[in-house]
Amino acid sequence: MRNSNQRTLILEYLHRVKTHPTAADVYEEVQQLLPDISFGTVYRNLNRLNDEGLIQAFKVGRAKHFDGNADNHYHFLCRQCGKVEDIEMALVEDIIARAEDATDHEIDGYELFFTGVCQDCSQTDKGEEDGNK
Amino acid sequence: MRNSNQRTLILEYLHRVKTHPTAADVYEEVQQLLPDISFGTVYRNLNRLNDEGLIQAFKVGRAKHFDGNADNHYHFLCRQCGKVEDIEMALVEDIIARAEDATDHEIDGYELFFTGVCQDCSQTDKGEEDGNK
DNA sequence: TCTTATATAGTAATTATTATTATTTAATAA
DNA sequence: TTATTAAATAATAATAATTACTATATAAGA
Repeated sequence: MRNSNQRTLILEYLHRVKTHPTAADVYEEVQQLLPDISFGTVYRNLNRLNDEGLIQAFKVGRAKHFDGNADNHYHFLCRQCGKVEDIEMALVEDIIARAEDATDHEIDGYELFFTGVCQDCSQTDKGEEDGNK
Repeated sequence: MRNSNQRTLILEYLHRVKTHPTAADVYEEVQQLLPDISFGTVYRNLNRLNDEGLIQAFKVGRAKHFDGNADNHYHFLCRQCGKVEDIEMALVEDIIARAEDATDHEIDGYELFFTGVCQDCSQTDKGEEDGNK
Protein backbone atom coordinates (compact mmCIF):
# COMPACT_ATOMS: atom_id res chain seq x y z
CA MET A 1 0.00 0.00 0.00
CA ARG A 2 1.62 3.19 -1.21
CA ASN A 3 1.19 6.39 0.75
CA SER A 4 -1.02 9.16 -0.46
CA ASN A 5 -2.06 12.43 1.03
CA GLN A 6 -5.67 11.43 0.51
CA ARG A 7 -5.38 8.22 2.48
CA THR A 8 -3.44 9.91 5.25
CA LEU A 9 -6.11 12.57 5.71
CA ILE A 10 -8.91 10.00 5.69
CA LEU A 11 -7.21 7.91 8.35
CA GLU A 12 -6.35 10.96 10.44
CA TYR A 13 -9.95 12.07 10.35
CA LEU A 14 -11.17 8.67 11.52
CA HIS A 15 -8.64 8.71 14.34
CA ARG A 16 -9.69 12.18 15.37
CA VAL A 17 -13.42 11.60 15.77
CA LYS A 18 -15.25 9.30 18.16
CA THR A 19 -18.28 9.07 15.90
CA HIS A 20 -18.79 6.46 13.19
CA PRO A 21 -19.00 8.35 9.92
CA THR A 22 -20.27 7.04 6.61
CA ALA A 23 -18.27 7.38 3.40
CA ALA A 24 -20.30 10.50 2.65
CA ASP A 25 -19.37 12.01 6.02
CA VAL A 26 -15.70 11.30 5.45
CA TYR A 27 -15.86 12.78 1.97
CA GLU A 28 -17.50 15.95 3.21
CA GLU A 29 -14.91 16.40 5.94
CA VAL A 30 -11.77 15.60 3.99
CA GLN A 31 -12.98 17.75 1.12
CA GLN A 32 -12.49 20.80 3.35
CA LEU A 33 -8.76 20.06 3.41
CA LEU A 34 -8.42 18.67 -0.09
CA PRO A 35 -11.09 20.28 -2.25
CA ASP A 36 -10.78 18.07 -5.30
CA ILE A 37 -10.66 14.68 -3.68
CA SER A 38 -13.17 12.39 -5.34
CA PHE A 39 -15.83 10.17 -3.84
CA GLY A 40 -14.31 7.10 -5.42
CA THR A 41 -11.04 7.76 -3.67
CA VAL A 42 -12.77 7.95 -0.32
CA TYR A 43 -14.56 4.64 -0.91
CA ARG A 44 -11.47 2.91 -2.24
CA ASN A 45 -9.37 4.00 0.72
CA LEU A 46 -11.97 3.21 3.34
CA ASN A 47 -12.35 -0.29 1.98
CA ARG A 48 -8.61 -0.69 1.67
CA LEU A 49 -7.97 0.46 5.24
CA ASN A 50 -10.66 -1.90 6.41
CA ASP A 51 -9.18 -4.83 4.50
CA GLU A 52 -5.80 -4.09 6.04
CA GLY A 53 -7.34 -4.06 9.50
CA LEU A 54 -6.45 -0.44 10.21
CA ILE A 55 -10.07 0.53 10.72
CA GLN A 56 -13.41 -1.23 11.22
CA ALA A 57 -16.59 -1.09 9.17
CA PHE A 58 -20.18 -2.08 9.79
CA LYS A 59 -23.55 -1.57 8.19
CA VAL A 60 -26.30 0.38 9.85
CA GLY A 61 -29.51 1.21 8.06
CA ARG A 62 -28.64 1.78 4.44
CA ALA A 63 -25.04 2.80 4.74
CA LYS A 64 -21.69 1.46 5.83
CA HIS A 65 -20.11 3.21 8.80
CA PHE A 66 -16.43 3.38 9.62
CA ASP A 67 -14.62 3.33 12.94
CA GLY A 68 -11.04 4.48 13.32
CA ASN A 69 -10.60 2.28 16.35
CA ALA A 70 -9.60 -1.12 15.03
CA ASP A 71 -9.55 -2.79 18.45
CA ASN A 72 -12.52 -4.94 19.27
CA HIS A 73 -15.18 -3.08 21.19
CA TYR A 74 -18.95 -3.02 21.33
CA HIS A 75 -21.46 -0.62 19.84
CA PHE A 76 -24.86 0.72 20.69
CA LEU A 77 -27.41 1.70 18.06
CA CYS A 78 -30.34 3.95 18.92
CA ARG A 79 -33.40 2.56 17.18
CA GLN A 80 -34.99 5.99 17.20
CA CYS A 81 -32.35 8.44 15.97
CA GLY A 82 -29.94 5.97 14.39
CA LYS A 83 -26.95 7.17 16.39
CA VAL A 84 -24.13 4.68 16.94
CA GLU A 85 -21.92 4.92 20.02
CA ASP A 86 -19.10 2.92 21.50
CA ILE A 87 -19.91 1.02 24.65
CA GLU A 88 -17.04 0.98 27.09
CA MET A 89 -17.44 -2.31 28.85
CA ALA A 90 -15.26 -5.33 29.46
CA LEU A 91 -15.22 -7.79 26.58
CA VAL A 92 -17.14 -11.00 27.21
CA GLU A 93 -14.64 -13.68 28.24
CA ASP A 94 -13.92 -16.73 26.11
CA ILE A 95 -16.74 -15.92 23.75
CA ILE A 96 -14.88 -17.01 20.63
CA ALA A 97 -13.87 -20.29 22.27
CA ARG A 98 -17.47 -20.88 23.28
CA ALA A 99 -18.66 -20.27 19.75
CA GLU A 100 -16.00 -22.52 18.28
CA ASP A 101 -17.14 -25.32 20.57
CA ALA A 102 -20.58 -24.99 19.02
CA THR A 103 -19.48 -25.24 15.37
CA ASP A 104 -16.91 -26.74 13.02
CA HIS A 105 -15.79 -23.36 11.75
CA GLU A 106 -12.65 -21.37 12.44
CA ILE A 107 -13.86 -18.29 14.27
CA ASP A 108 -11.50 -15.38 14.66
CA GLY A 109 -13.64 -12.39 15.47
CA TYR A 110 -17.08 -11.11 16.31
CA GLU A 111 -19.20 -8.02 16.32
CA LEU A 112 -21.57 -7.13 19.10
CA PHE A 113 -24.26 -4.54 18.57
CA PHE A 114 -26.65 -3.46 21.27
CA THR A 115 -29.91 -1.79 20.33
CA GLY A 116 -32.32 0.37 22.26
CA VAL A 117 -33.24 4.00 22.81
CA CYS A 118 -30.52 6.48 23.69
CA GLN A 119 -30.84 8.90 26.59
CA ASP A 120 -31.40 11.89 24.34
CA CYS A 121 -34.32 10.22 22.59
CA SER A 122 -35.93 8.84 25.73
CA GLN A 123 -35.73 12.27 27.38
CA THR A 124 -37.32 13.89 24.36
CA ASP A 125 -40.08 11.29 24.48
CA LYS A 126 -40.68 11.94 28.19
CA GLY A 127 -40.79 15.69 27.56
CA GLU A 128 -43.41 15.27 24.85
CA GLU A 129 -45.56 13.06 27.06
CA ASP A 130 -45.43 15.65 29.83
CA GLY A 131 -46.28 18.35 27.33
CA ASN A 132 -49.43 16.49 26.35
CA LYS A 133 -50.76 16.38 29.88
CA MET B 1 -51.97 -6.14 9.45
CA ARG B 2 -54.38 -7.74 7.00
CA ASN B 3 -53.73 -11.20 5.65
CA SER B 4 -52.63 -11.77 2.11
CA ASN B 5 -51.60 -14.81 0.21
CA GLN B 6 -48.34 -13.07 -0.65
CA ARG B 7 -47.39 -12.40 2.95
CA THR B 8 -48.35 -15.91 4.02
CA LEU B 9 -46.15 -17.49 1.38
CA ILE B 10 -43.22 -15.23 2.24
CA LEU B 11 -43.44 -16.07 5.92
CA GLU B 12 -43.90 -19.78 5.23
CA TYR B 13 -40.81 -19.77 3.07
CA LEU B 14 -38.75 -18.10 5.79
CA HIS B 15 -40.00 -20.63 8.32
CA ARG B 16 -39.18 -23.51 6.00
CA VAL B 17 -35.53 -22.70 5.32
CA LYS B 18 -32.65 -22.52 7.76
CA THR B 19 -30.68 -20.18 5.51
CA HIS B 20 -30.86 -16.40 5.64
CA PRO B 21 -32.17 -15.27 2.28
CA THR B 22 -32.08 -11.77 0.85
CA ALA B 23 -35.18 -10.07 -0.55
CA ALA B 24 -34.06 -11.23 -3.99
CA ASP B 25 -33.84 -14.84 -2.80
CA VAL B 26 -37.30 -14.64 -1.29
CA TYR B 27 -38.71 -13.09 -4.46
CA GLU B 28 -37.20 -15.79 -6.64
CA GLU B 29 -38.59 -18.53 -4.44
CA VAL B 30 -42.08 -17.19 -3.86
CA GLN B 31 -42.39 -16.34 -7.53
CA GLN B 32 -42.45 -20.07 -8.28
CA LEU B 33 -45.72 -20.32 -6.36
CA LEU B 34 -47.16 -16.94 -7.28
CA PRO B 35 -45.77 -15.96 -10.67
CA ASP B 36 -46.88 -12.35 -10.71
CA ILE B 37 -45.86 -11.29 -7.23
CA SER B 38 -43.87 -8.09 -7.45
CA PHE B 39 -40.55 -7.19 -5.92
CA GLY B 40 -42.06 -4.28 -4.05
CA THR B 41 -44.49 -6.59 -2.33
CA VAL B 42 -41.66 -8.80 -1.15
CA TYR B 43 -39.76 -5.84 0.27
CA ARG B 44 -42.82 -4.31 1.89
CA ASN B 45 -43.78 -7.55 3.56
CA LEU B 46 -40.30 -8.43 4.73
CA ASN B 47 -39.93 -5.03 6.34
CA ARG B 48 -43.40 -5.26 7.80
CA LEU B 49 -42.83 -8.72 9.26
CA ASN B 50 -39.56 -7.48 10.70
CA ASP B 51 -41.22 -4.42 12.26
CA GLU B 52 -43.84 -6.66 13.83
CA GLY B 53 -41.11 -8.86 15.28
CA LEU B 54 -42.20 -11.97 13.39
CA ILE B 55 -38.85 -12.30 11.66
CA GLN B 56 -35.34 -10.84 12.03
CA ALA B 57 -33.24 -8.89 9.58
CA PHE B 58 -29.58 -8.01 9.38
CA LYS B 59 -27.17 -6.56 6.86
CA VAL B 60 -24.33 -8.58 5.41
CA GLY B 61 -22.19 -7.26 2.61
CA ARG B 62 -24.40 -5.20 0.40
CA ALA B 63 -27.77 -6.73 1.13
CA LYS B 64 -30.21 -7.23 3.93
CA HIS B 65 -30.80 -10.83 4.97
CA PHE B 66 -33.88 -12.23 6.66
CA ASP B 67 -34.27 -14.91 9.28
CA GLY B 68 -37.58 -16.63 9.95
CA ASN B 69 -36.50 -17.39 13.50
CA ALA B 70 -37.39 -14.32 15.54
CA ASP B 71 -35.89 -15.64 18.79
CA ASN B 72 -32.54 -14.21 19.73
CA HIS B 73 -29.66 -16.38 18.56
CA TYR B 74 -26.18 -15.85 17.21
CA HIS B 75 -24.83 -15.97 13.69
CA PHE B 76 -21.65 -16.91 11.95
CA LEU B 77 -20.46 -15.21 8.76
CA CYS B 78 -17.83 -16.84 6.57
CA ARG B 79 -15.45 -14.13 5.44
CA GLN B 80 -14.57 -16.17 2.38
CA CYS B 81 -17.84 -17.38 0.86
CA GLY B 82 -20.21 -14.99 2.62
CA LYS B 83 -22.40 -17.76 4.02
CA VAL B 84 -24.35 -16.98 7.18
CA GLU B 85 -25.25 -19.74 9.62
CA ASP B 86 -26.94 -19.96 12.97
CA ILE B 87 -24.73 -20.81 15.91
CA GLU B 88 -26.45 -23.01 18.43
CA MET B 89 -24.90 -21.98 21.68
CA ALA B 90 -26.17 -20.75 25.02
CA LEU B 91 -26.86 -17.03 25.11
CA VAL B 92 -24.34 -14.97 27.07
CA GLU B 93 -25.81 -14.33 30.54
CA ASP B 94 -26.73 -10.85 31.74
CA ILE B 95 -25.17 -9.25 28.75
CA ILE B 96 -27.83 -6.57 28.38
CA ALA B 97 -27.59 -5.71 32.07
CA ARG B 98 -23.81 -5.44 31.77
CA ALA B 99 -24.14 -3.11 28.80
CA GLU B 100 -26.73 -0.98 30.57
CA ASP B 101 -24.35 -0.55 33.49
CA ALA B 102 -21.84 0.90 31.06
CA THR B 103 -24.14 3.52 29.51
CA ASP B 104 -27.09 5.81 30.15
CA HIS B 105 -29.17 4.26 27.40
CA GLU B 106 -32.12 1.89 27.54
CA ILE B 107 -30.87 -1.29 25.95
CA ASP B 108 -33.38 -3.92 24.95
CA GLY B 109 -31.64 -6.17 22.47
CA TYR B 110 -28.41 -7.08 20.78
CA GLU B 111 -26.99 -8.80 17.78
CA LEU B 112 -23.94 -11.02 17.90
CA PHE B 113 -22.11 -11.92 14.72
CA PHE B 114 -19.11 -14.20 14.65
CA THR B 115 -16.75 -14.09 11.70
CA GLY B 116 -14.19 -16.51 10.38
CA VAL B 117 -13.74 -19.17 7.74
CA CYS B 118 -16.31 -21.94 7.47
CA GLN B 119 -15.35 -25.58 7.32
CA ASP B 120 -16.15 -25.88 3.61
CA CYS B 121 -13.85 -22.99 2.73
CA SER B 122 -10.99 -24.05 4.97
CA GLN B 123 -11.13 -27.59 3.53
CA THR B 124 -11.06 -26.21 0.00
CA ASP B 125 -8.05 -24.07 0.92
CA LYS B 126 -6.25 -27.08 2.39
CA GLY B 127 -7.03 -29.12 -0.73
CA GLU B 128 -5.55 -26.45 -2.98
CA GLU B 129 -2.40 -26.21 -0.89
CA ASP B 130 -1.91 -29.97 -1.14
CA GLY B 131 -2.52 -29.83 -4.87
CA ASN B 132 0.25 -27.25 -5.26
CA LYS B 133 2.89 -29.46 -3.66
C1' DT C 1 16.49 11.99 -12.38
C1' DC C 2 14.14 8.11 -14.57
C1' DT C 3 11.01 4.44 -14.32
C1' DT C 4 6.98 2.13 -13.19
C1' DA C 5 3.49 0.34 -10.47
C1' DT C 6 -0.06 2.27 -7.84
C1' DA C 7 -3.28 5.99 -6.79
C1' DT C 8 -6.22 9.59 -8.37
C1' DA C 9 -10.17 12.55 -10.41
C1' DG C 10 -13.94 12.43 -13.04
C1' DT C 11 -17.55 10.00 -14.76
C1' DA C 12 -20.59 6.21 -15.89
C1' DA C 13 -22.76 2.07 -14.38
C1' DT C 14 -24.73 -1.11 -11.07
C1' DT C 15 -27.26 -2.79 -7.16
C1' DA C 16 -30.35 -2.64 -3.43
C1' DT C 17 -34.07 -0.39 -1.85
C1' DT C 18 -37.98 2.83 -1.50
C1' DA C 19 -41.79 5.70 -3.46
C1' DT C 20 -45.87 6.34 -6.34
C1' DT C 21 -50.23 5.22 -8.25
C1' DA C 22 -54.01 3.02 -10.21
C1' DT C 23 -56.15 -1.41 -9.36
C1' DT C 24 -57.42 -5.37 -6.57
C1' DT C 25 -58.68 -7.79 -2.47
C1' DA C 26 -59.55 -9.22 2.55
C1' DA C 27 -62.45 -8.50 6.19
C1' DT C 28 -66.21 -6.38 8.25
C1' DA C 29 -70.98 -4.94 8.55
C1' DA C 30 -75.51 -4.56 6.40
C1' DT D 1 -74.68 -13.00 0.48
C1' DT D 2 -73.54 -8.74 -1.01
C1' DA D 3 -71.81 -4.03 -0.38
C1' DT D 4 -68.29 -1.24 1.59
C1' DT D 5 -63.82 0.32 2.47
C1' DA D 6 -59.31 0.40 4.24
C1' DA D 7 -55.32 -1.96 3.26
C1' DA D 8 -52.52 -4.65 -0.06
C1' DT D 9 -50.98 -5.35 -4.67
C1' DA D 10 -48.50 -5.04 -9.43
C1' DA D 11 -46.06 -2.22 -12.20
C1' DT D 12 -43.08 1.25 -12.67
C1' DA D 13 -40.23 5.19 -11.58
C1' DA D 14 -37.00 7.21 -8.49
C1' DT D 15 -33.31 7.34 -5.11
C1' DA D 16 -29.21 6.22 -2.54
C1' DA D 17 -25.05 3.81 -1.81
C1' DT D 18 -21.47 1.77 -3.89
C1' DT D 19 -18.47 0.04 -7.52
C1' DA D 20 -16.28 0.12 -12.23
C1' DC D 21 -13.73 2.41 -15.80
C1' DT D 22 -10.17 5.20 -17.85
C1' DA D 23 -6.95 8.61 -18.80
C1' DT D 24 -3.80 11.24 -15.95
C1' DA D 25 -0.82 12.05 -11.98
C1' DT D 26 2.30 10.72 -8.37
C1' DA D 27 5.17 8.10 -4.72
C1' DA D 28 9.09 5.57 -4.08
C1' DG D 29 12.79 2.86 -5.47
C1' DA D 30 16.71 2.07 -9.07
